[in-house]
Amino acid sequence: MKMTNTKEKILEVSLKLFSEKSFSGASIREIAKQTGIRESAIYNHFKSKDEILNEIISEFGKRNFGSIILTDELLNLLPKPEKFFLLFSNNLLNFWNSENERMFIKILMSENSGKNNNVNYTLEDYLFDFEKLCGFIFKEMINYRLIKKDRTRILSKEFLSPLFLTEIELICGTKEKSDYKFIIERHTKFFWNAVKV
Amino acid sequence: MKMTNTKEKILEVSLKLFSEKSFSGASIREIAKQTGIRESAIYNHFKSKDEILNEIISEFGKRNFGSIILTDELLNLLPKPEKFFLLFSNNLLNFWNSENERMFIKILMSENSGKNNNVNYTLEDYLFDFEKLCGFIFKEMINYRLIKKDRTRILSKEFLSPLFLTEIELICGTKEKSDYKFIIERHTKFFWNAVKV
DNA sequence: GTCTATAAGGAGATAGAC
DNA sequence: GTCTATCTCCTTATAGAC
Repeated sequence: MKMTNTKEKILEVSLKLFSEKSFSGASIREIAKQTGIRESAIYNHFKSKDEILNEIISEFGKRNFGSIILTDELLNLLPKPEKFFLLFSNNLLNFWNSENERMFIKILMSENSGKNNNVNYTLEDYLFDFEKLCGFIFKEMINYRLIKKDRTRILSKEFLSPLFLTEIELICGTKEKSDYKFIIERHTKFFWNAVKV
Repeated sequence: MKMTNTKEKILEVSLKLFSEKSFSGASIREIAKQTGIRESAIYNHFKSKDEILNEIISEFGKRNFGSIILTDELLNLLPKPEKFFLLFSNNLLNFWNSENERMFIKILMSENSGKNNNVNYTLEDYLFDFEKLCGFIFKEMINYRLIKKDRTRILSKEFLSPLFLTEIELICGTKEKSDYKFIIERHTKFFWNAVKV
């Protein structure tokens, strides 16, 4: 399975370099170098540089992260929404802020022109995947009269946006993630006050 | 003043190309072509390609958009927060979604590595500028007992995040801006219910 | 499946005439 | 301040030996 390993290594290195330098800023030469092979060997695994990017994006795009974020511990808290929101927020930010996910988000942010691009999974799609996850949760909570009735799409947006923007600030800024626990707590409290019955 | 005109044209074309193709994806060659001069002539106005980017970012970064967004019409609504929030949201999204601003936001999104980069104004700084604007508003509203007392930083985040993320979705997605009026209305309502005394 | 060698062209930047 | 001409290096990608 030597081929598979090499291919995986190429994808891994490309993810890193594309996220650091953007797609056009990273070169096949450097990808090959850091993979430990020659440039020409890359073309045994991928037709072109574009194909590497497409494979990264479509691979990440078709994951199911629901099971990673909706842990058993979290789902057990469903009857206690305030606690649920706090752990949910933490799970989300820990997920987004993991090394691989940060790199993927960076790539989605820099390859941001879903129009000019032949990429078929954009940051909008990524956000929508999380909205669906939230939608499912809020629907349950509304059914059980745990929170006020409202459109799940709006609730998802209100809940997710401040969290995801916090992650974007972590990614884009120069500051350290000093007070992101604090932000999560305050956001959770604000949101809970807005939706509690 | 021919030089000034040419320099402005170079900046204008670069803004467009950097936002479309990212910094490394756009070439001096193409910038020159679309400006209507030769590549070498660019170097009469800028030392390097990096300098063009830096000038774009620092020029946009030091604007004061407060006066554009906080119109008289809007400030007159200060005593009526619900109406204020609605028009404020509209002003913000109209501003972000204007052609030049979209291009600038795209550039901030793709040149997202405030660490590796010699750029001194990041997306985080940009967002922080709007948080300051909001902070000023919310402080006034709290003083006049128009909304519940809370940290202005939290209020700003809660108010701005869903709006800015809507703009990001407009920029990154392939969908049309079909229902962004609707989103603004629902967000304003949600926020107002959360902060009203 | 990886290598060496090379093609073919694009990149940023400079020199010097006008 | 813009031009032509050119430098030097880097880019993606391919051909063919092993």
